[in-house]
Amino acid sequence: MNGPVSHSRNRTAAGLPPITATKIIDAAVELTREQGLEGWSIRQLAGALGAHSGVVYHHVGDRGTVADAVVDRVISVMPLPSAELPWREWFSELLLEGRPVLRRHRGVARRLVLVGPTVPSALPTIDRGVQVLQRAGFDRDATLVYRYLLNSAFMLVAVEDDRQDLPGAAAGSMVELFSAHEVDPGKPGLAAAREDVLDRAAASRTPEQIASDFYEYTVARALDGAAALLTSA
Amino acid sequence: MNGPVSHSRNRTAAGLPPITATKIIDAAVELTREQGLEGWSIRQLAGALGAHSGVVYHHVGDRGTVADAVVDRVISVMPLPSAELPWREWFSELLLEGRPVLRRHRGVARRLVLVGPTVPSALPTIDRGVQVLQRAGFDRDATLVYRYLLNSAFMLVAVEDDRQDLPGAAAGSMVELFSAHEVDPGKPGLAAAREDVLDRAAASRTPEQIASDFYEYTVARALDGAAALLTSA
DNA sequence: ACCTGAACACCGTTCAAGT
DNA sequence: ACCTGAACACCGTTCAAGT
Repeated sequence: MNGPVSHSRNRTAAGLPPITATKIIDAAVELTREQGLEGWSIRQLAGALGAHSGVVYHHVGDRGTVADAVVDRVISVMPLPSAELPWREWFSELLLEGRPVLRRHRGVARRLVLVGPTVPSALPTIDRGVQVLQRAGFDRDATLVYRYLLNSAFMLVAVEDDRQDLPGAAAGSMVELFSAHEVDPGKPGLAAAREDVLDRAAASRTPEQIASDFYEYTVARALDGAAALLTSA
Repeated sequence: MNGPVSHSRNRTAAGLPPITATKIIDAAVELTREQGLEGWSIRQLAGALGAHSGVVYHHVGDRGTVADAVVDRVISVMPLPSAELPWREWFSELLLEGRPVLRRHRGVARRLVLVGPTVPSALPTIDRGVQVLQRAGFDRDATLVYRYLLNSAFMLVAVEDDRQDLPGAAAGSMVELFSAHEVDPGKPGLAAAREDVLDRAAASRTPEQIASDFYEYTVARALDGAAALLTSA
């Protein structure tokens, strides 16, 4: 939309403040808030700063490097629950409070799950979370369970993000799919799925509410799955 | 690489077989096998058939439509476990045998999770899977549990796919991250994570083996999480 | 109806040249 | 060192024109 506005060859000569890596990442976070991590281009990012795309490469690096920096920023504002909480409450709080932070920055959850503990801001959370599990008696399984719980929850956030940007209109299309034609009476499983979708629509729950319900359900089941390790041992 | 080779304005005039939607999707599946669902362009797809990109739009549609057709094809060759199996075995088989099929077509798992039961080939699996859960006593929760189990497993396959295409060299970089510098002795949780990564490297397990182990672990935990619903009721 | 060939509006990335 | 401006090799999508 808006390109560089100065016609000088030098920003300082035009009385403009210099561009820094910090300012570039600030702008990238803002664009991510508006359009998601995959929703902006290097050119748009530079344009938002009144500069050319080359300066992004000069100060930060390629698209992947900028994206990692955005992820690091977002993760740094994630809540870090108190170490005194029991393990189940600790992870409930992290996963339930963490979701809105991630959802406000679409695409960050996906990249977080992908690059994992490469993100420096994630290290304090990993440290405390693994400790909480060790203390709860997960012992040698603590790191594995940690990865399992965070993956299960945040992968789902990633899917929610992607679904939102999908052109197919998401959940609405599923209502159509099932309400369009009567389901084969010889297929009771499908019939149940159909009823389910239509019930939710009839209860006039918004797509966000439906997604939120399923997220909470998923977190609860994942915690149950981890808890089973303690009772069996 | 290779564009259309005919200089005639008409394929039949040049003695070439006509292009059909089926052939286009055949080629798209093959390209997906080689480079993943996001690894080819409409131009490459048309080029593989010796045609221009316009013909893809003419016979099938835009990129999303072609991708959906590829997903449908791949899902149609997924295993459908016997309806006689107990619910845990039924889902174990589906999720464990389904993984290699999806992994051979990188990117399909991600889109499958995204569009869900919009894929016609998935309907028989949904029907039987929900029935198996109903019979096992999940009752009204059957469809919810079905979604939970398939999501949990196939989202992880999607992450494995994406990680493979990542330029960052994936798991190798995590070994470096942790072996590079001693971890702060005041952070026992991180120390455990570090040991974990180094142990796996020392056991000379390949990235594929590590991924496979974690997948099986995730499936087992998800099944445990579902099983907890039965015992508590 | 089927297909070509060109065009439009974009991408990420690189790099010589200017200050 | 910082930044410009142009270039390279791509994208997805559309569409008039040909047969």
